[in-house]
Amino acid sequence: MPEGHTLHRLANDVWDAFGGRVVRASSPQGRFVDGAALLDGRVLRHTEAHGKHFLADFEGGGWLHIHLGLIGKVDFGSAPIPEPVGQVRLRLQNDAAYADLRGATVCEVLTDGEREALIGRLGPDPLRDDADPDLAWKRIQRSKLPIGRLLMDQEVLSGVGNVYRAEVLFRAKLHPMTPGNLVRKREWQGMWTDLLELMKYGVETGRIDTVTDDHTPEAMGRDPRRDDHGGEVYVYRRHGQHCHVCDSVIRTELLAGRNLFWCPKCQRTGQTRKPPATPARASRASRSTAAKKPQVKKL
DNA sequence: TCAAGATGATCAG
DNA sequence: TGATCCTCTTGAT
Repeated sequence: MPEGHTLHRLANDVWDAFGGRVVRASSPQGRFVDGAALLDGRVLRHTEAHGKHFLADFEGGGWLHIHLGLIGKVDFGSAPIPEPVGQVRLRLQNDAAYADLRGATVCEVLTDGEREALIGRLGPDPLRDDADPDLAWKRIQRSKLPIGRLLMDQEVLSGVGNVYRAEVLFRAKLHPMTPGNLVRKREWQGMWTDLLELMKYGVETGRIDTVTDDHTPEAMGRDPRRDDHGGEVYVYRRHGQHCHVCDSVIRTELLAGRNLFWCPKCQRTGQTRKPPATPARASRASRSTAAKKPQVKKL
């Protein structure tokens, strides 16, 4: 289930299984036959992720580009290689391993120029060393759209999906409907740093855990969460349940066609905020937010 | 057995 | 903003 960390993990896993060697490519489902033929029998030179996009360079064949969309998935396995089951769009394999792609929104082969154009459209990805958070800040600062929407816009920021959006806003104590131009720079810098930490943890573990040590199931004596993303969170898909911090009931609403979740007490409402009148006022406000910023749960 | 829903994105209106 | 595509899982019937 894909947010940016999933794609960075995918880039690592594909490289570990197939990197530097000849790869066999096929499309058992039949919808990527021509593309698979371009890649088949070539050496995998490089893999990378930019936001939610996976790219793999096949020597002389071009760039394999995958976007998993909402439901796309890659399953890995080792020899003996079984027959494909279900709608396998693309199978990569060698003698020792295979990877099956299902349900992706995009599976195509790009030229160098097309890859450059794709990357050029994306906002900075917190998981990439070359990312510049100021590029995202410039767009947020100029926009009156809700911050909850801007964080999901891949041209503003790439790799953040619905879970990280909901959780990073909770941890920043910022209401998702706050207009971008009312977000303070220190708040944005705090969210970027937080995303970096949360998403790196996601790449390492494959889980999205956002609660601090004080709010783990063990610390609170509650049942651990059981669902498909597997992590412990504050607000994502917890509507109707009580906030781990203040006990208010978590709310949900559709924003731009996606489910938004927030705590009405912990996260300040956007409508009541005003732009900082003086630098001193902004500075006081950001000091108090920074001091309360929770840490990533250490396992 | 079937419908709904899901961590996404695009396109038409 | 709503419709659409992609596939699989879950829960209701």
